Amino acid sequence: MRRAIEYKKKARVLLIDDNYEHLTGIKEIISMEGEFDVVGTSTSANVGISLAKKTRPDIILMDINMPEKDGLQAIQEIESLNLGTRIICLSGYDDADLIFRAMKLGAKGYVLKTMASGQLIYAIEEVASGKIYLPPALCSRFIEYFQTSFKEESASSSDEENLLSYLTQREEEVLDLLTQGITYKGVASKLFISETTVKTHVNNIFQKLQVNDRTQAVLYAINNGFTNKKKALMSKI
Amino acid sequence: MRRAIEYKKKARVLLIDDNYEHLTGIKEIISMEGEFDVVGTSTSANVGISLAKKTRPDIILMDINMPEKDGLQAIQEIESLNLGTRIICLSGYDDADLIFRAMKLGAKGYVLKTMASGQLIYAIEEVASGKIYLPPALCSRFIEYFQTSFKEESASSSDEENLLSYLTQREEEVLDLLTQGITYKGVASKLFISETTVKTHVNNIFQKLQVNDRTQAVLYAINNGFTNKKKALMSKI
DNA sequence: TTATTTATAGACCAAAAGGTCTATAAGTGG
DNA sequence: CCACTTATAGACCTTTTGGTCTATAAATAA
Repeated sequence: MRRAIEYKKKARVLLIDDNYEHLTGIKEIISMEGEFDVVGTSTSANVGISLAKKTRPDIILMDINMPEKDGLQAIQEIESLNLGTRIICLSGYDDADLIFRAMKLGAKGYVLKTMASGQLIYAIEEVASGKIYLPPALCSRFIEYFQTSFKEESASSSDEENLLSYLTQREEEVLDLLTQGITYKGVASKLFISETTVKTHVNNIFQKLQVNDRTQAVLYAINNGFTNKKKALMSKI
Repeated sequence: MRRAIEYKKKARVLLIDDNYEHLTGIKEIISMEGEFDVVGTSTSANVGISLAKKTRPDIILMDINMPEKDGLQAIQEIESLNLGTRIICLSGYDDADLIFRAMKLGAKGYVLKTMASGQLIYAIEEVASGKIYLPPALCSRFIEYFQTSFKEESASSSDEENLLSYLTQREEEVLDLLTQGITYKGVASKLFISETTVKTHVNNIFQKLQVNDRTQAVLYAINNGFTNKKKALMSKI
């Protein structure tokens, strides 16, 4: 588990925690372990971000419960800088929502402050070596949260009373063109039919979808899983 | 169906694996452990699903690399039945995409076939007790996949050349109402301004977003992160 | 102060959208 | 064969949209 190879580069670590006691405590723990190099400490998120830009550390240990600026925001800012820095969250809470948001923003680890110091060291080692570290209990929380989010979403978008299923193929083709913001004239020429026919189809679509105009039809289509890039990304089976 | 008259209820397990050798092997491992009750086995996904309906097991161990019917589909079907059964995937591959899709469909665990039998027992125990079990290495894979999916999505939707940022507050309010499929008249009465004013705003919006009509404006708004339920769900910071 | 932006609004007009009714040809299922 | 659905399309009409031009008051920036 622990690498004893001395010639290996020490991982450069930056600490950000508004609680000074805690900050120095962690610094000591990490420094004692000869493996890491603490290149900076900060009790403020903003100063921490500046330090990150200057020192470009390998790892940031970031407290995410800070007043002034939210730790999550700090993660977002640092991630958007693309410094190649890997962020580990330090938190007092194992709240699923917090964990989810932190990981979504690109955190590479999440450890609780109540954790034994040996585990913290292990987490840093893991993350420094390119892995992601989430303690099993938190991983479980994270995935539960992830699953319920998706269950809600698919439930709301299926509802099994999807009016889109009543459309004929031709109507679907027309709707598809409508969702691209094309006029009747345009649809007519694309489908090689007359403008009147398009209007007839559109009227039928409106009735089937129970809407009054194209904007509402397009909205219904998008919200109910009618070909949509974003959905495809996250929902391939 | 025999009832085990024991102090602690044994977890009832159903096994689905198209490889018969493997199936019997697992059955033996599980049965030896006095803790579980194998209530059925199947080498076919479809039969397995029927068995699940009949026996309503606590746990299903499901091979997800089966010919005939995909294990993922089977998971989806069983989950949609809401039997209260918790599914653990058995797979020969630690492919991130597979893991992600399985968990997204509601699997409660994912273990590799190469795993030591003791670990399999542990996984079943964990899942049976209501937790989610993903071995650390797979959890890491899962989260990496999750993060890259979201990075792509936010990258494509920000691009930092977001025309929406040029809109004034008032124009945003108007656009917001447009994205609900409301007419000029409706917008006017909601904002307590004249219809003409609405039209002026809308024209400005079109120019700023470089579109020609409301449908295209609405599409632009949705595809570029303008208040949208689905996004909100998955992207609160 | 002057220029610019923002929100407001009127007038006029053309194009597009939407509603309703009718009608025909092809295909499907009893 | 008859009823039904689907795709096609014309006629007529109203409402909504969108385009352009002008204009005023308030706030803001140069």
